[in-house]
Amino acid sequence: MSPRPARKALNAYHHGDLRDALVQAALHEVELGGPEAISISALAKKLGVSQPAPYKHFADRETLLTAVTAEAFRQFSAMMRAALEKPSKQSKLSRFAQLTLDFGLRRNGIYRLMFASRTMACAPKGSELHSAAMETFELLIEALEAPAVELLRERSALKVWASLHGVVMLAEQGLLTGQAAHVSREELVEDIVEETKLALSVAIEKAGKAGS
Amino acid sequence: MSPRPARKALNAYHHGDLRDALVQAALHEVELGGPEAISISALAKKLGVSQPAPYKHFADRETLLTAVTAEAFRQFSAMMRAALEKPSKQSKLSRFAQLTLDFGLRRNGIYRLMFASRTMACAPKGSELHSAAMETFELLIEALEAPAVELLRERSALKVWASLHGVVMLAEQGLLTGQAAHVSREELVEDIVEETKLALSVAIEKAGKAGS
DNA sequence: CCGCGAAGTTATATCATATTACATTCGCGT
DNA sequence: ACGCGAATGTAATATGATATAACTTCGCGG
Repeated sequence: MSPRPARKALNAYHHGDLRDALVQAALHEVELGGPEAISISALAKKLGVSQPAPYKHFADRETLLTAVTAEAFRQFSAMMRAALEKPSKQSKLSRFAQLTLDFGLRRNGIYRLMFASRTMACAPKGSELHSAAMETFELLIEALEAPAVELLRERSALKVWASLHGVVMLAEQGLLTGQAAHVSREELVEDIVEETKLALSVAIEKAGKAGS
Repeated sequence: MSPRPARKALNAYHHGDLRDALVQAALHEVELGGPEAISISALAKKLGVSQPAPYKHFADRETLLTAVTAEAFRQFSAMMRAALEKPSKQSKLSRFAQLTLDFGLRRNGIYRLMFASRTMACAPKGSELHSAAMETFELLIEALEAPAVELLRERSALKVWASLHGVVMLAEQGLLTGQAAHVSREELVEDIVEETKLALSVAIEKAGKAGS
């Protein structure tokens, strides 16, 4: 019943579940101030433990960041999966895209941790983080709802992901509000979705002709 | 003839052109280690001045970062403008796209400073940085080589910029080397270019019909 | 019940940012 | 040519973060 003592509550000396508490608290900080806002010592203070305590669970700041990023990907995936499951008149791809944009702007700190920090680039292939990111990518491929021409789907998925990422970044940096203020973020995203669907169907048709 | 004493060389006490030297040195650091690698004190040491000296020219680290980013945009623009001027069998848009990809990967630290850091988001509209970024954007619009349907060009330019940005980020984070290793970065970029040209011409045609 | 290992603590080294007070030099006006 | 103010640099210092070392507490297996 207590909040989150995954193991035992133990006593006053031993926190009991510091590792997980650190990740959750860090996630909260990131949401407000972005990746740079994470401070080991600040987290320790907030959780009521001594400053070096976190180092028993994470070798350094980078390692903590990596764990937090992985958790962020898992939460994102879960949110997206839930949203895509329930029926809607919009296509899955469209919903994926709009939800990503929404997440990227509303929870921009976390989004930047996931997609715009150096964390991912350092994650080895089999790592917790890399796997979590791959699972999210699988969700996007699924959302394409295209016939199983594997290579084409991946290619399209990559383009969508890239485009969405770009829109979020530009929007957040205020670069969509120049002379192009007329163009709303949502319109831009829907444009991308439509272009993708078109290009994908054309490519599939072409591949079908060549293959027959 | 001397390297870069924009003003006078002065004497040993006064550096003579510390502000510019700081920006250049910082640019060099960023190129290797990204935005986080910039350290005021390290720069001061490298330039042979006392640690607080830089604060005479930049209020804080952020302000320095902003100036460095603006300089990076100017250098990028100059490079791109030069490349687009000389004739080529490839379209301007294609060259713009491939050059951006190349720049984004080769000089990734600087690229991240320009497009993936919080710096831009804090730049006011009339600022040195904002203007430099706008000029770069103008270059892209120019590279589209489309008839003057202003709104459509901007919309297309935004999509291209966003997509390119996404590809660079994904490539740099090693997310293009998963199961999708078959898809080369250059192919992906060329795809984006072609899709953009197609969508733009279709949109222009439609607009033309509606307008007549 | 004892001792080992996991998880915390205190103390400390190192380093970066930023501010304050002081020193030097430039260059401009008279 | 000179002297004064503004610009630019230095030294000293406060603050706060990362990280390590050496010690303490506590649960648990033999």
